[in-house]
Amino acid sequence: MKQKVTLKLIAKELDVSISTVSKALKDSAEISMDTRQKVKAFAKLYNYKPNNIALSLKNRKTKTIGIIIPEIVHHFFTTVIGGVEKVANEKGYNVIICSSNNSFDKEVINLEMLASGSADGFILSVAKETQQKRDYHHIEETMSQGMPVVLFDRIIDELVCDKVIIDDGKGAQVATNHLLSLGCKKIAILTTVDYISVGKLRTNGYLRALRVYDIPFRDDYILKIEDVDNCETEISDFLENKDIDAIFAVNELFAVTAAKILDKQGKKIPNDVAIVGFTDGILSKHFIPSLTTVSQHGEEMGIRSARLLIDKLEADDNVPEEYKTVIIDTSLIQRESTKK
Amino acid sequence: MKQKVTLKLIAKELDVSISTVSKALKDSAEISMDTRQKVKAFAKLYNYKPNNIALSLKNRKTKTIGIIIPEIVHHFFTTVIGGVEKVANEKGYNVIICSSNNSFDKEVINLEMLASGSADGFILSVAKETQQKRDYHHIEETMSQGMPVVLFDRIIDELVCDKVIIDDGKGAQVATNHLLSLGCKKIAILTTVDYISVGKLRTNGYLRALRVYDIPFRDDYILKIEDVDNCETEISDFLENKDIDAIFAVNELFAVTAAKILDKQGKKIPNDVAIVGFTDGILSKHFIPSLTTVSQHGEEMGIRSARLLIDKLEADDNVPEEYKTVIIDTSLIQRESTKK
DNA sequence: TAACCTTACTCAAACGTTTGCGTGTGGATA
DNA sequence: TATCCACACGCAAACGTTTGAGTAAGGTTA
Repeated sequence: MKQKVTLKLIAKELDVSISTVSKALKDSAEISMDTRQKVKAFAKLYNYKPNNIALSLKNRKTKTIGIIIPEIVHHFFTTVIGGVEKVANEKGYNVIICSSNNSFDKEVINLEMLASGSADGFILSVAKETQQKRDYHHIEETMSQGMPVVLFDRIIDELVCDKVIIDDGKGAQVATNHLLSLGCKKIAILTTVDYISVGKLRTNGYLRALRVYDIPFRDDYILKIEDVDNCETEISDFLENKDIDAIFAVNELFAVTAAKILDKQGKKIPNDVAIVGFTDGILSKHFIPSLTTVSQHGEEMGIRSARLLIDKLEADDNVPEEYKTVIIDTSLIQRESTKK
Repeated sequence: MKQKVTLKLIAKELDVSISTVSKALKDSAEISMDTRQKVKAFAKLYNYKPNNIALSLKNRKTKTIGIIIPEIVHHFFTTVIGGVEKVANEKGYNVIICSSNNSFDKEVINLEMLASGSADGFILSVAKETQQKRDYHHIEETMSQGMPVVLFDRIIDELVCDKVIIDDGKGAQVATNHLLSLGCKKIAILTTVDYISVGKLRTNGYLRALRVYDIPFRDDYILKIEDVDNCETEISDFLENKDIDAIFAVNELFAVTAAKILDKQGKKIPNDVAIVGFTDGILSKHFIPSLTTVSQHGEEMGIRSARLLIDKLEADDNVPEEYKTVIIDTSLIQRESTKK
């Protein structure tokens, strides 16, 4: 195990002081040309790289952005990460990704760990459990220590910070409108339980669309799915002998699961039942028939989140705090599942 | 912006020395019960958390594992990350994830950045470009500085380090055997260009299976796809008027793309053409028909990789170096696309 | 030749920890 | 009252870096 080259080592070898080496590498005018060149040559030869840890300690900043997301094995979140990375790399920031696995405790642990020196600020989408518990002390604490936080997608209204969201309600309304405009009248919705903010918002959008079209909503057309991992049974029971001509699903999994069940029932998509999903993932794209869906533009969310965060990180301390909420436009991607 | 609580601050407030505070928090016998309690109470009240950066600098280790993967928006890699996180968290390690985006340069940058203080060791799957260029100096350099590296999936034979792979050849052979055992005789393969190690290995497995069954391989049954993003055209051209009864695809995307094209051609799966893919992702699972596939057990790979790395990190310096290559068993998941 | 200026360095503090060793205080012992 | 010991704490160095201030040597000016 070769030991790492440090300023100290170079200084010793060249028989100068550490500060001379440091300044030489920075091309300081204080140091003679001769010494500068010697030092640089030596540093290059031995592949000197300044120690980030020491720099972080000295500068009291890490040039690192922490991302905490509910799930790592999830297409939407990974696209957001992609967006964050893009901006971060441009601006010379590193990115640390942690997943809370939808657990409140793990979210707290990750946040505390990253907050104690590893990152300068955070981009986060809160865990399901956190939304359920409504306990945000860890996030508030982090912010009160002066670390900026940007919330995205699954946000918390009560918290005062930057936020990046899509207009879930509007997206859902547009999706439902699309079904209505195709002549569908018996539109079911597959959604989540109410404490998931985005689920609730999307349900509201669906209801609003119906209202505008003067179609009374029916309780038996709404399925609030409890256990995502087991949605197949719930959806299957729900669709049994149900007289519908369209389905709006608040995520991709619900949409394809419904499509599969309809297929088994011998119903044709889109002729018997049209389907619109949410989230433009690979499933919707590659399914047969391909699924019409509301795109959340995950990468764009990541880009905007990263920009907001970096702006805060690099802001003058004496400009007054100001928090923005960026709303990203959704777009409806029309595919085979709603072609009539 | 409240300033962070440090030992120094506590010391000043309580009018004792920094070392006393540090020792008190560690319950050192050197410090009186009284002082210990006072310090702890104060620390708790002000929510003191030791600064990781300072600790890392002092201990010359970060308790952090760096993962570098070719793509972040990729189901297989994210499952691997999931496995790594599991083990890492158990053992008190943090995980930093960076994606190389299949770019050699970004791989080098990421590795250097993480190596200069941010991580103690690495788990990595090399970028496509790196495999093509065959330039591994950055990895060798990292290792020569005493930082352990574990390679997984897309590994490099020449490098002497721990490795975790699946037996790609065997997996492919089992998959092909499965098709042969169903009575298929005209089996096409959709694979990658040769410099992608796993693609080549899988192709070899396919050829081996044919040989065992005494079926001559045909050049026109092999498609080496250049441009993954544009595989649809390549596959479509390839399948045009081709007389085959089965397809073995070396990844999920190729498999579903082929399935979609066959569907358009009016061919039935599995009756006209059976399909086996590679990688057990959501696409294979949810497609209609669901696709038989070779599971790579991504999470298991992550778990094993993390264990190998942590073993190295925590090894006695005087035990001789020894490098292992762990081969994870693949398993064939039979689904509708090969039911006869 | 004394005063001053340049040049080319070195010193030392700081970032927040940990920890071996030194030390002042007080009480007990001789 | 001199000696010793335990106790409870402080000092200082170290991790690797940056940087303002200090300084020695040599040259220039008056």
